[in-house]
Amino acid sequence: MLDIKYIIDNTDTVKKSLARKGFPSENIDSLISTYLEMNKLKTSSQALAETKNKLSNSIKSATAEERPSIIAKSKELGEELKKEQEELSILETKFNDMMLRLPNYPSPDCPDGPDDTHNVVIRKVGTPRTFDFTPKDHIELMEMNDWSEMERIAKVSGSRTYAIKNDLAQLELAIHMMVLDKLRSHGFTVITVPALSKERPLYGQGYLPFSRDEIYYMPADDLYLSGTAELILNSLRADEILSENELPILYAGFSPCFRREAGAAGKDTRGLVRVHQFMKTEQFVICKNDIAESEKWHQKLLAISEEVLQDLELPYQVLDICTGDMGAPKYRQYDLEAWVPSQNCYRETHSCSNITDWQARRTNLRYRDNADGKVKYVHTLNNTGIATPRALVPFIENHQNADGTVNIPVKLRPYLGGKTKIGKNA
RNA sequence: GGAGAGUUGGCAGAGUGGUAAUGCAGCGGAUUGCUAAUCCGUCAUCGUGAAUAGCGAUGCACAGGUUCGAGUCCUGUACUCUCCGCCA
Repeated sequence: MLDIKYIIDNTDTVKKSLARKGFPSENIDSLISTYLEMNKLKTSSQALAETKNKLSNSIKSATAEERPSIIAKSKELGEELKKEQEELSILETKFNDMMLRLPNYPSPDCPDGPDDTHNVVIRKVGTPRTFDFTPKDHIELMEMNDWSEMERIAKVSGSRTYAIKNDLAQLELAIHMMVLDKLRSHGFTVITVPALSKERPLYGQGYLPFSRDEIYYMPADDLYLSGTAELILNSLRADEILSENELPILYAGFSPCFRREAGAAGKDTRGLVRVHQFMKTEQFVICKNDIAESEKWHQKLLAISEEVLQDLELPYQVLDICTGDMGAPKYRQYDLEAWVPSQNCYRETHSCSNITDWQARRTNLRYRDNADGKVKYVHTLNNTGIATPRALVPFIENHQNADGTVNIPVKLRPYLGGKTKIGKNA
């Protein structure tokens, strides 16, 4: 959500900024006129309320003879007021709906463009490996090592699900443990959170009102399945006024994640790349309302996830996401993509975003600034720590040997009982 | 699932029909000056203002209702705690 007063005082700047994300300028004009209309009505109904309050309060000290006429007059005003307030609440609902649909301002530094073809590669780290044998894709590797039950689980749980077993199942958990340890060493609070969410957090995160199709909903309990721990962590402190001394708050959230993948028909239908349910360790930061401060944390989060891919010894590239490809909540977004040999390209493993105060305005999460005692909205940021099973795809493909075994990078070995290699022939 | 108790500001905590006490913390100011104390103000949201000035509206979990007037009375919902039941 954005600040309406800023929009009114800087209409042209706002229009230009949001146009970079494809948001129509006319919508800003109608937003402002709705706001002005709403305030006009608000002013008149408040004046009415003032008169009525004064009248009501005078009853206590009025004489018995005076009372009936005052009560009658007050009752009359009450009905008039009620009518105005009903009109007002219709306008308020309209205004709030419009506010909820405004995307965040994009950073002046991020690239412009309508879609992902305009994302900019900032750097590539590591070199894609040249194999002296024909590398297998991750599905073949799973089959030959007895690491999965892909066909059988589809019968039980439907398409885009997975069941992995033996060394691969333990590898999945080991990677999360490694990342959680790393985050803890960087000062993060490790926290496991539910996959269940009420509706309000979805508005708080900015998933709603934009993409309801992507979310599992359970009408019997009026609950949603969370697509990421970010959803939960972003609302964990909702409506609080924090002390500045509590900031920054760093969470390393671990949770199952659910996505309907409604818009991904036909994409990545086989294997572990795109599934309805997966496990994610998430980095989430709540910091002061200061762009230099949140940009510092944005770089820090990016550095941590790069470190994760380096520890996993995977070649990757860093993308600066363009205005048209980043979601509505984002001020700036970097994606990390790891090299997938079987697809001969880089595939997304991490998405690192600075949301500035856009989510905090929705969750009403604020803090009291030490310098001036003022209450301000916090900035929030999020980044993947690691998401599995997707990350297992580049992992087992990059580290495979000709005999189907998979090498374990040094940093991960302590989490797998010191194993250097996994697989049937290991 | 059953029974009971509860939900008031950043925190603590009064208030059972007539304008939300008080304390602590934070912020601003004054004063005194031995690392601090004291006093005053402020302390959430919104409207109207150039205004961080005044004035006003709103705010006691949420949504309704009764009333001239609701933190207070009534109904519903959510959540928390205690006990019972069930259970990974």
